[in-house]
Amino acid sequence: MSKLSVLPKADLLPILSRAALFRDFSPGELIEVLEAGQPRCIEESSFFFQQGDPASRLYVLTDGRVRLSQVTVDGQQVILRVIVPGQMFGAIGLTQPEALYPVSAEASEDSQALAWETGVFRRLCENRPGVSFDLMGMMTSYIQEMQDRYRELATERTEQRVARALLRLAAQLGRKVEEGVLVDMALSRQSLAEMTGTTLYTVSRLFSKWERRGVIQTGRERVVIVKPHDLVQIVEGLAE
Amino acid sequence: MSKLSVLPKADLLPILSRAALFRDFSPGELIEVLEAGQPRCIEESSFFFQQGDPASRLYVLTDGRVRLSQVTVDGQQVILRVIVPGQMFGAIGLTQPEALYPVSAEASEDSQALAWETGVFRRLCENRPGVSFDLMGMMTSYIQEMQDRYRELATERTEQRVARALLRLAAQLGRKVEEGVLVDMALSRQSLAEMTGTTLYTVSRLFSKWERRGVIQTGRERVVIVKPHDLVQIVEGLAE
DNA sequence: CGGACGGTTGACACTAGTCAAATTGAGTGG
DNA sequence: CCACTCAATTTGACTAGTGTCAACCGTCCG
Repeated sequence: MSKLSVLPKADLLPILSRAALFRDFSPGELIEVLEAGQPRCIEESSFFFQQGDPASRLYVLTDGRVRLSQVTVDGQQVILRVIVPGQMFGAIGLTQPEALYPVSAEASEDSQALAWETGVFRRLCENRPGVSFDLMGMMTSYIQEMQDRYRELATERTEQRVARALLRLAAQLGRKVEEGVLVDMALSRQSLAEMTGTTLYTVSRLFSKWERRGVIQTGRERVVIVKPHDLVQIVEGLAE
Repeated sequence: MSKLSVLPKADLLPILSRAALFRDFSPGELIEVLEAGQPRCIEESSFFFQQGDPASRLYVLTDGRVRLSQVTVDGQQVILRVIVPGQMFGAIGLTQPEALYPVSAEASEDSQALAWETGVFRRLCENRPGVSFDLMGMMTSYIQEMQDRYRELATERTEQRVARALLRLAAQLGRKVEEGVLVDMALSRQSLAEMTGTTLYTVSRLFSKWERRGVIQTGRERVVIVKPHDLVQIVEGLAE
């Protein structure tokens, strides 16, 4: 089912213009940026880059879904972030040219991105002082999110964290369907466990419980949130 | 014991010049920056700002120790970071002028800082394109640290996380003493628990065990690391 | 058709949290 | 200087919440 037909550059323009980073670029500048980038196509479960590779490029996803994850020394995965089209990732080399990627970027379905050599991108930014400010703003937001999630991981029960993860995913890539809101990506129990610091068994048990109550509907790598409000209650610890 | 005598501005210069942010400022520029800032003195267990305050200033600590922490809805504290002299904190308002501080900054001993109105600081930076780049670099490093710590919290046992926290603190504010390396701040079991997502009871039990083995020496709000290598082994899960 | 993979469920173990009670130690004021 | 107070700490007893492991099922896909 490999739908790996490369998108023509013309189709990338509207995606780039949706990216927060380029919001105050003129159409002409956007085209300049676009031309400086290299399109990359990656099929499901391949990598744009892996933890430990030299951080020579930065990416903006144009199609698909990408998981940013770390592996521990004993092989456990931890998913730090899910990237959707329009979002940047792998920007570490921008400020630290000698760095290695501290995470892996794995396509969870066939995906496409634009890639820029960090040096090239740095030069593109230098002419536009607003861009580094926008970049800082994006980093600041991400820092806040990580701090919130750190606090949650440090203080909340597994059930609350999994419920939260579902709500976050729904906000980021929810799609309205008849039964409720579908989390629009392949999402196994294992993946969700790796996002929340638990095991696939615990996620499976929680899903069973919630499904019995009609809060969600699940299938193979598929979750539909039927009653978001009930998930919010679980997050707030008011469950049962 | 309040040693809250305000440091003269002259004494602040070498501290500022140590700050990573100002590393390529000329002495003249440093003085300009210094003059634009307001000195702030805070006594132990008071706050430079609290979670929820308008993020109108950013700070560089010039003396003392500051804990950045969040509280959960049910009142639990989570310590995200310890600030030592030369480090910046509270910079969120720089890119998001309308934001509220997402953390509280509490002095864990009598402390002093320089504060700048975010607008003033922004103007100082605009003349120096390198500064926003350095800021981005600092943010990138912090993001990496948070990601690492998130992974640790998600995958490691309490014992490993506490050992890691001690090693991190030793790296940041260790001071050589006869018995080993002293963590140079008031550090209660409770604080360490709030840094590692556990309880003061568990930290106390770990300390007892480690002290019996001669790995550390502890006192009231005081920890000396006697055998750092043993802590490293605990972190790596090779203990017992 | 068969294998691989995702998922479910039960039995069990164990880490680490909770609560209670006692102890230590530092700082304070008479 | 000593008694007093309060916070920090220690330790034991108990247990809830989750992880671990094993067995099994269903389904997708080659």
